[in-house]
Amino acid sequence: MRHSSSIEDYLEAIMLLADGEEKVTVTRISQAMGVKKPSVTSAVTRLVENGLAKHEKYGEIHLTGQGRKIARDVYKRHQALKRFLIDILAVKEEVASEDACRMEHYLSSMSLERLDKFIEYVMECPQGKPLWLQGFNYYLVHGKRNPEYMAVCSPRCGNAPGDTENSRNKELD
Amino acid sequence: MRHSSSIEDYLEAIMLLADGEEKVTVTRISQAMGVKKPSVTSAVTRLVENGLAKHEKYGEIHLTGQGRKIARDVYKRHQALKRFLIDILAVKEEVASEDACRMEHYLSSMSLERLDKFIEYVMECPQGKPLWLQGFNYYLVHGKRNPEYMAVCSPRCGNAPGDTENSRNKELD
DNA sequence: CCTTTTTGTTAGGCTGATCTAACAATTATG
DNA sequence: CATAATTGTTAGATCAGCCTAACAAAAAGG
Repeated sequence: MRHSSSIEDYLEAIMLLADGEEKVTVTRISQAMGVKKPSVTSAVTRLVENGLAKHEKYGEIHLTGQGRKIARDVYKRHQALKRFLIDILAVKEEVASEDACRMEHYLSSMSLERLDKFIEYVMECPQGKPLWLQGFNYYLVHGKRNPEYMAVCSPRCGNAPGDTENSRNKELD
Repeated sequence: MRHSSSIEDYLEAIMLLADGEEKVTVTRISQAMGVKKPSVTSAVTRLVENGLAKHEKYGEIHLTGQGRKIARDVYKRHQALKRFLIDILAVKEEVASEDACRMEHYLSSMSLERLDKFIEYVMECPQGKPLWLQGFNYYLVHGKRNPEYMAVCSPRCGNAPGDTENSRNKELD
């Protein structure tokens, strides 16, 4: 079952507050999310109805296992999107965070998986920051390719080891 | 001013129908979007109220200049996201399209610009499909890096021409 | 041209998500 | 501990966006 982006936002905010060793209260959620307190009360009621949180009147709010799982998933998507925007597209952090906040609700698990692997592939390159990514930065700044990077783009004219004509993506779907 | 994702969806659908030389009617929009006709009538009313479309009773629906502009922007975001997912992350088309449909409403203009440039940089590499991307495909399939691709990852250990310690992203923000 | 079919609109209901205003419970403090 | 301040809830409104049912207008076809 899929939950609304609003619900996901509340779950995420509650998880982050709880992880920060904070007592999770209506007021704190309200401040963290920039909504009024009655909105929080009613949202929390919705969470409870959906089995995603526990809340006794005037007491603290806690996520259930299910709620926590969803919150973690949302947060994973948030982080993946944000890292991609910042580390690869060189979008400035503030904008990246806002975009991630909005898009985090809509990335499928398949795309998330691929995005995670892509970031890992790029950023954990055992030989440092990939040259092609530096080349992309150059391209962003100067509006054209730097021939010195291009030399490395595809030395064998696109034929890579073991990559025959149509091997691309064949085993992926 | 920002419009809701629902409004953007209607604009996009109307534009695509119109581009397809079709008469844009309530019924066609309804079919194209998978919503009932009264929903379309009321959505179109909202479009008209916002100056995004024209519609005389029982007649055809046309976008205004403003409406068309927004529709085009949405569609650009859609295409950029979809191309990225398919061509770079190797997500299968069906999933990519769905993801793009949902995320297209939430990508900032800054991120779109960067994403477009990134795709251009990668896909229009003058020497063919970049080796590193082929390496990523290998990584997806086999779960590990192919040493033959790695040799090309960053030959000079991360020091690229003219790339001194902190030049990264400096001129970008 | 009259009737049937298709198309479009109106009316009215529901849900999620927000808000303000007013009130109730809890906590802090002199 | 009594009162003030803070915190939380309730009540009630609004809005977008969808739906179904019923009706009205337009188009098609004998």
